[in-house]
Amino acid sequence: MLKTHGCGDLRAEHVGRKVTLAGWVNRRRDHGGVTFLDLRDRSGLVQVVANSEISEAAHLAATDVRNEWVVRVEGSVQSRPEGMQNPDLPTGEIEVMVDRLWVLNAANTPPFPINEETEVDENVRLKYRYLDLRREGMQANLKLRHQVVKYIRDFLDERGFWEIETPILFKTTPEGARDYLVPSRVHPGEFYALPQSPQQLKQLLMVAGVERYFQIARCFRDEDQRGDRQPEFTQLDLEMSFVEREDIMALTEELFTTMVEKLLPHKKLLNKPWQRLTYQEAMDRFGRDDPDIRFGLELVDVGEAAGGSGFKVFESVLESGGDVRGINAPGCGAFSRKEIDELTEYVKQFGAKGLAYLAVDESGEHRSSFAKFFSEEKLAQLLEIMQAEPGDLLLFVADEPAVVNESLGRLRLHLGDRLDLRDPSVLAFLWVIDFPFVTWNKEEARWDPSHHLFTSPMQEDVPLLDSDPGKARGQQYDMVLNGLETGGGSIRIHDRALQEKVFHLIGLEPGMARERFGHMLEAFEFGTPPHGGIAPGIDRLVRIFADEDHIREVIAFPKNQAARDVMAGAPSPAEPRQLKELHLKVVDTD
RNA sequence: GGGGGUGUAGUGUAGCGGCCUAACACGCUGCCCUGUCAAGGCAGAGACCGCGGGUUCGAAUCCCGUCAUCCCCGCCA
Repeated sequence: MLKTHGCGDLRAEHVGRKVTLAGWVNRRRDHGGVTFLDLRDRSGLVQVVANSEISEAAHLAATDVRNEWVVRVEGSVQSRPEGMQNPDLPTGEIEVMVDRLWVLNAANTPPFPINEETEVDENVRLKYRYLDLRREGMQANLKLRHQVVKYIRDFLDERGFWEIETPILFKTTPEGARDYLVPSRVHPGEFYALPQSPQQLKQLLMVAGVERYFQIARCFRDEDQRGDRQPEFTQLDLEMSFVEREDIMALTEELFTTMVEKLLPHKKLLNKPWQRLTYQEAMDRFGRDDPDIRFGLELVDVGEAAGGSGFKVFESVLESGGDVRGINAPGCGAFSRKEIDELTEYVKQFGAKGLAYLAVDESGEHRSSFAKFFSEEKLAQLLEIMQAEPGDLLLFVADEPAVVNESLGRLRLHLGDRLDLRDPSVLAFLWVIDFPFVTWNKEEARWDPSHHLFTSPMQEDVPLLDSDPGKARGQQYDMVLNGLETGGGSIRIHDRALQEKVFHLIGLEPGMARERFGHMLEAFEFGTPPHGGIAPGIDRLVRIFADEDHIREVIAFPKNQAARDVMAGAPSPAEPRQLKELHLKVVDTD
């Protein structure tokens, strides 16, 4: 090794030791006869002193180096002179007096500062990702991600899981997200697809008698990007045989609870065991199936007060089967008309036709867009239901239930951000269960699976598949953290007849079902154990653990919003020779 | 596929019709300095204001187009 110690590992106990260090020059402070270098490696920083009275050669060399040069130094650890300690630095009690200094590699001036955490244009960061990753914050993210994955591997290994790799080149499944296709050279006109998840393969591993499988699995989806979406992402994919819903939930809960306690002691777990909500409860109280339960502002049904209130907008919505619900934003009663208008514009994005408001001022007087239509009695009832106090702002949406949920659910999060109620030091894990098995797709006029094709309905709801599919519940469970879906799983179907019934229900023709999923149906007839699993998203979890806004910050080499790798320049046109070999022709379509 | 925001030295920003021959901070270069740690002092270099077109006596500034990028919606079984 070219070094004996990590820069950041040196302490008072090393005083008197001869050490060799190697790393990057974080900063140089040249005082003439003495030059200080902050030498940085993965372990941290240490001050290196080149004194012309000790070694003229080392001092000259130290004066020449610049930020980000790679250097190696040999010297002795010594206590810093009295009063010269730096309490802000873990190595601040000591310094290394240099005898010799070698420049291992010079460096250009970096395009952005490596030694401080300044905001830098994302495009520039991604182009020089190898420099971006040198920065302290990104190093911490990479390390945390490693620790999370390592914890998962150890935890599951102790419980008898086998880590098994499944293919990256697999078969296209035209349902769901768009596939990345890979042309076959050997088979003209045929394509592999990159897996959107190893779902089918892990189920087949259960048929194979593996019983407990996991994989840190790369998944691919050719959809547009978001802060929490990348074209390729990583899931902890796991599957178990002979289990029921509770078994998977208990295992997952123990894994992440103990992980957080060990790796993130500075974070508070909101609840232990995790809170559970049924899908219906989540929708009723939060308007979404991935609620952030770190704060209140829950949705309240005010149909009782709105019916017969005299306010036509509310009444007509109720008459046509819609909902009138509201949020009480405590302490926002002083919001200006302009601020309320902004909130109105916000909910309109999500289909709401308007936002009715009632602001109660500190003396109990109110101003409102609708109260003048209300009878005194009905208004009192409304305030009662909303538990309105002086200083509160009540906001209402009246519409069909889906629109009310979407707009108020979003408004709740918006207010949570605005009022600073989403405490980043708190981790609020949550299970959402009892999802509807299928949901009605209006455009296509058919039932869509609400999770995936292989999810089992609740045993007692199987008869409903024939009589009233919309009422059947699935054996699905979603893991939610701080308002973000971080994992979904289910108990699977392990019976061919039931699987075919489900294919039929969602309108998949038997011929098509056989062509796409024949291998699954056939496998189910060879002694398939009851099984189930879950797939928590590693990127999303680590992102939240690291207090980052984008999963890009916890992925070493992510794509940008346009799904490009701006460092290497991918995707890029193929050579004509390659296209020919792959039997492909690029056609202009526009 | 749709909507919105942003493009000004290496980085972060200011300037938003004439005072711009484009400012500030950090960084960079040179010189000085033996106790700094965001070192300090002095001097200096560095920008066709994303690109193309238009309006105007005059455009970094207004308009149109285009490209890039970020965010949101759709999409994401």
